[in-house]
Amino acid sequence: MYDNKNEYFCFSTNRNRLTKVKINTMNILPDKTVERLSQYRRNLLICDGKGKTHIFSHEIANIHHITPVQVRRDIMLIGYTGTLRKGYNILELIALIGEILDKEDGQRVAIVGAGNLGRAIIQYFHNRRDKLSISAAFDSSPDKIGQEYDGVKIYPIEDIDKIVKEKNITIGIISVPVVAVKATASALVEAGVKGILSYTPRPIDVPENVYLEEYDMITSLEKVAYFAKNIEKI
Amino acid sequence: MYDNKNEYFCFSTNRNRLTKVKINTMNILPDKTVERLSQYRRNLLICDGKGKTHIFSHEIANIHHITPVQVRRDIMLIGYTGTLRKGYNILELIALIGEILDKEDGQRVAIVGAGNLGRAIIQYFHNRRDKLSISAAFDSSPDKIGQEYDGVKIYPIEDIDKIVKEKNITIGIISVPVVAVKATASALVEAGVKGILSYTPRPIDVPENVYLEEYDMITSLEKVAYFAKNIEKI
DNA sequence: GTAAATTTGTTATTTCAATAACAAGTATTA
DNA sequence: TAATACTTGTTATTGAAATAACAAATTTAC
Ligand SMILES: NC(=O)c1ccc[n+]([C@@H]2O[C@H](COP(=O)([O-])OP(=O)(O)OC[C@H]3O[C@@H](n4cnc5c(N)ncnc54)[C@H](O)[C@@H]3O)[C@@H](O)[C@H]2O)c1
Ligand SMILES: NC(=O)c1ccc[n+]([C@@H]2O[C@H](COP(=O)([O-])OP(=O)(O)OC[C@H]3O[C@@H](n4cnc5c(N)ncnc54)[C@H](O)[C@@H]3O)[C@@H](O)[C@H]2O)c1
Repeated sequence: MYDNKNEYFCFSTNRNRLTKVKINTMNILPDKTVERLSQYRRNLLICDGKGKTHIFSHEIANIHHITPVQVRRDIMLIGYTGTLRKGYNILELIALIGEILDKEDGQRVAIVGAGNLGRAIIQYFHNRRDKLSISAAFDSSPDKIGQEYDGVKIYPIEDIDKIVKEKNITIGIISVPVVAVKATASALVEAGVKGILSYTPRPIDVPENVYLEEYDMITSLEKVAYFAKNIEKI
Repeated sequence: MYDNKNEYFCFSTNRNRLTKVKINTMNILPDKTVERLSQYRRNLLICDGKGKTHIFSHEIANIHHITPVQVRRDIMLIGYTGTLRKGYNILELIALIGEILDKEDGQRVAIVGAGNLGRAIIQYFHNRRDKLSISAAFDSSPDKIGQEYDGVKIYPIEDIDKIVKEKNITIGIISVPVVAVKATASALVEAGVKGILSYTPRPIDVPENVYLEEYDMITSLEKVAYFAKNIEKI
């Protein structure tokens, strides 16, 4: 599926002249395509649940408020082809997106900070994805250590290195108070995770071989506020 | 500040020939610039708290892992100018970002669904921004109605129209179970909000005059998982 | 059986965002 | 005082993402 297409052409404007350039895609998908694939799968699973077997690009597009071309392009990038006038086979597409997003043996996630946000997240992820599950939580508060939420055990923060290695955890979610963010990130990196998702408002430094995603709800809300107040100009 | 600069040039390639085009920026800032301005302010407030009075573009850049040019360009877009070799006056910059992101009389926010996530959010936003505060929560559960979290009162969902209008609420955050998402979005739109931020995984439809932002934590984590497993290819 | 209507897959173009390049001004150093 | 290093503001260029355009294939309608 993945290897019938390992080169792709695009144009670059070089000294004002258009030049055809051969680039290698199949290595890595565009950022935005990855996000959309996750969203497609989420809703394809619902369609499948309703007994639907095939779906058109414009149906997927409508669900996500994007254009059918966008959908077809994303699907092209992962090397899947639908059937003319029948659309895409939903189960096949779900399976292929799975091959791309998931690792064969899954990836395990640790969450550091089992406070209000941490516990809400543990509950939300509970049993949602086979191949991506929270396998441990860490906290510094004696009240929390040893407890279990939705099957996720809370370990003392001191054991992070040991447990992460033991359980082969590759991803960390950070939801500790801002003062503890820096130490938490270092501990996760030390322990060998390859990806970090931080929900704290404090910027983090990681080495090049760790993928970092930072999300702050206040920034998101301020953005909504800005565009809401200027809505007539959009 | 805002009006000494109401036009801007850029090039467009029209039939393979570069054409100089005059576009109007000051109307609306780029999406990504708005996000960064929120982040700049967040950390400028911290710098100010430490007694720092001026800051260089490369210092801001380091905090946020971006380039100094990016910072200067963003600041240029909002029409602020720093002092050569002294950098930007932190308080002035904070004030100007405030003028842009905030509305003069502030904007009020409602949150619908006071469950695990909803309550965590209420707590997180508590007293963080003068000009953007959660002024009401709505829920359908009799257990929750009438309670108060961090000064935010929980109203019955039936009163949403009345309260939103009464309190002049312009933004809604959705954190209800997926089955209730559609009805919640409609109710918010009906009541007249101009912006919606949804934390549910269910896609929403809104009319053109409402700004919508959807964020799903699972998509975010799946993206981290994808790039973490392919980290050596980035 | 032919024409019209769909729908995919792919290339071409446009739009949006980030980076590079550099002129101009200011402080510092020799 | 002249040269150097620094830092801003802005334009030019490059790069990434989205959209448009369209050929090819298949079904439906007549
Ligand atoms: N509550 C929200 O909805 C929300 C939203 C966005 C961001 N955040 C951010 O997420 C973080 C957590 O928020 P919260 O509301 O859950 O706070 P919280 O205080 O409820 O939870 C923080 C948890 O981290 C634990 N902790 C403290 N220091 C630690 C350390 N060094 N190692 C391990 N665990 C430690 C605490 O014991 C506590 O259980 C904060 O940085 C906050 O800014 C929260
Ligand atoms: N928990 C998380 O961290 C998390 C993360 C991401 C997304 N989400 C999503 O956010 C939503 C809420 O998650 P949660 O964990 O807080 O769930 P929850 O069940 O704890 O809370 C949902 C709340 O909504 C209320 N509610 C139900 N129907 C309602 C209606 N029609 N009108 C108003 N209120 C209503 C319930 O009474 C409850 O208080 C879900 O869609 C979930 O998928 C949750």
